[in-house]
Amino acid sequence: MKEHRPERPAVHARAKTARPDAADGPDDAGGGAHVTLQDVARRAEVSLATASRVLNGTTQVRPDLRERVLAAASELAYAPNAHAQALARASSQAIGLICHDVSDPYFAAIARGVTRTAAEHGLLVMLASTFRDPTREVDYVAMLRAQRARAILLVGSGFEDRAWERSMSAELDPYVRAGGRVAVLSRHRGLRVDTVQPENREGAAALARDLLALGHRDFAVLTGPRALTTVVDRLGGFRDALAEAGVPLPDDQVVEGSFSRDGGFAAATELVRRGSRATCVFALTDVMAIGALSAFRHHGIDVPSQVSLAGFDDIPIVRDLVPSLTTVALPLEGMGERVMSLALRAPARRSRVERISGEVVLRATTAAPPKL
Amino acid sequence: MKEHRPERPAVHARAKTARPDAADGPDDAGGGAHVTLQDVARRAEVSLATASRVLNGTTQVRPDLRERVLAAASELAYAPNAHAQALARASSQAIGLICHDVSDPYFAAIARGVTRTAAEHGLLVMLASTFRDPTREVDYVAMLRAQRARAILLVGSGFEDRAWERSMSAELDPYVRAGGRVAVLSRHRGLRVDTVQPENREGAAALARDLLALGHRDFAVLTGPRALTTVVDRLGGFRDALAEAGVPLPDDQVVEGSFSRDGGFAAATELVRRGSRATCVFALTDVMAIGALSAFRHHGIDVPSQVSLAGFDDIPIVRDLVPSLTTVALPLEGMGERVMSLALRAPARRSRVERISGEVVLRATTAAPPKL
DNA sequence: ACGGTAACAGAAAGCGCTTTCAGAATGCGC
DNA sequence: GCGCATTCTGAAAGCGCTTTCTGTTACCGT
Repeated sequence: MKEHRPERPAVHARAKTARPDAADGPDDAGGGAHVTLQDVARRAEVSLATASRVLNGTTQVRPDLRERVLAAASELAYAPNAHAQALARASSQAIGLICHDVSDPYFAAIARGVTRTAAEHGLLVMLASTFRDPTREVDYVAMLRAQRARAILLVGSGFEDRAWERSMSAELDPYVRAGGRVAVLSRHRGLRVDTVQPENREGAAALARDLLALGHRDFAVLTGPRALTTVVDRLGGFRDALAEAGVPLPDDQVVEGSFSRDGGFAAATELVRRGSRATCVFALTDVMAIGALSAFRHHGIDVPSQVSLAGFDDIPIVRDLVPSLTTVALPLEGMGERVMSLALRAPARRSRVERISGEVVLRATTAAPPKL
Repeated sequence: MKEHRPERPAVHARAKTARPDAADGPDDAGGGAHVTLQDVARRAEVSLATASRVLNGTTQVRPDLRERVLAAASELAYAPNAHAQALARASSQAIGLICHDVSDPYFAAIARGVTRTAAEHGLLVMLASTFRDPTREVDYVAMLRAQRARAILLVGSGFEDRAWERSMSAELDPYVRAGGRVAVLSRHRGLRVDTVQPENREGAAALARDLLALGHRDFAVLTGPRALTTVVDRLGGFRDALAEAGVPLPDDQVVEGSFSRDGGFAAATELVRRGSRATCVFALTDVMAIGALSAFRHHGIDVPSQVSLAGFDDIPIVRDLVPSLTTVALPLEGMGERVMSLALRAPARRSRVERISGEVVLRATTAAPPKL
């Protein structure tokens, strides 16, 4: 007992001419196949080549034929097969973006810059989150290579690990050799590719100096995994600046956690447990700082009157925290644009490095140390 | 002179030499081309078909040939051309995710669920941010259709707009007819597709009841664009629940802004400017609530002692705010998983709807209204 | 030892598109 | 009115892969 529709809903319809083509083809079972250029050409009664030319505007085509092709295409709701195009043209419309976790505000902001810029160039972004698993990162590069992505963007800290570098290079090198473009954000040892590099050392050092200027002499640091270049750089810059002022950073005041809100919470809690006498805590990322802030509150420790807290990155939310977070500001979205642009630019003989400087923003989580 | 291979030069060689091949291939000019299956087959001295079979494990292949193919592939750092595969197999490895803005924590959390689930199925996610431009949304569907994405996920509120529905359907219908899978998150009028639908009405109503129970009688709402189904539902649910209790929601207590932190800030500021005497403000999304919280603080209005504030969504950050935000919790990441899974499931005759209920979480931004 | 069958390798036909390469039609000058 | 340059159009050759289909080879029972 099916519906007995008297007048068919004129598929796409300009006219009742409906679809002489689709109709006469008994194989149009609505089951599966996509409309092909062949179908369009047939319906417009022109050759495949002509149809292609019209749709791509490659060459002038006689106006009436042109019209017919356009009409046919729209009536059939034709959508070109990007795979066939990519194959024939030997180039695709997509780029790949690999980051640790899109839902982390740091990467989210960068991804925004990347996708916006990509969209401006008519490119589609294939997004991959590694969830901080180095193996997955390599796997994704392989997948993106298979997809013949125009460019592969590696966003996020690299690993200080020879084995990782090797397997990564094993994927990246053939890709680059075949004409693929690669750009990374953050320092990656051993990868000879274009890089957008935040000045982590300098930023952390500048922060240290400002914190010293506030009068602090007892510091603690909440770090991420030591294998990350970002950790090495930020921690190193901070420590060196302290050392320059003759202020030590004892090892037991450096607590390692994961680069996450919970990691920050845990690390700060550990610090409290150890009975640290630090008057100022530097969390290597804002996300960790958020966790730390929560942990301190949890333990009834007031920020900044009892302890000062600083982060790094200036993710959007931190200015709205109470108290608002002191941090080193990085133009995250802009960095996303830069890395995308870098990848799109003509390949250079030598790999380029674009340095992005951070700016210390003193907000409400830092103050002079409490008087003894 | 077939099998006359006295002793092949150990193609397979474990040799120390880094790239015995790249060196000997005189055509390997580093210029451009990718290694093809043809190259692999040639090097392994087998047919194209055999090479394909080995690499796909389609059929048993004599062990020695198998070995040779594998060795050749790895030596040449072969990466299959996904476009060619997609063309030949008539199916691709990618799905498309369209949302308003990846960097919005709401979408970021959902995207996380989607990408994680997709990864489990070996799928790549093509991400598109529309930046809230309905036109772009349609364009992206067209692009993803061209990419022959296995599924297209529309995440985010639909528009209550006939014209939009029509052009969207014009893209979606042929896609579905050709076998594409579509799933949406949030209510989309006029789109006959599988849906994951948060119970916005019910959630907002439940929130209203809890707020009434706290003693509030004067409410204000910070909304997003009225054309969004989410706005219609949340506002409607809230207003209805209020009406049921005999409490009115005057039109001048409903301020429209954009669904963003700044939109919330502006709307709240406007509310203050109007001299609203509301004791409780409902921001339709947490992101807006964050802006509102900031605006209130900015105007020296204490939350919750002077005014209570509630949001919706329970994005991860809001529990860490001070005061922590009362909201209606939605399992965001889970919703991402669900919508991905839904799209992967076999197509149904009728479009399915999965309802996700929200749960009111009373935190620190709400309290009894101030005594007069 | 022989026919019959199973197991496997290779040739070739596409998948849907772009893009030479010729050929057909048009315009022009003389 | 004829020849030639000038547009355009259509046939066909790929792009790199999968997958019949066909052909070998090897192995089984008797």
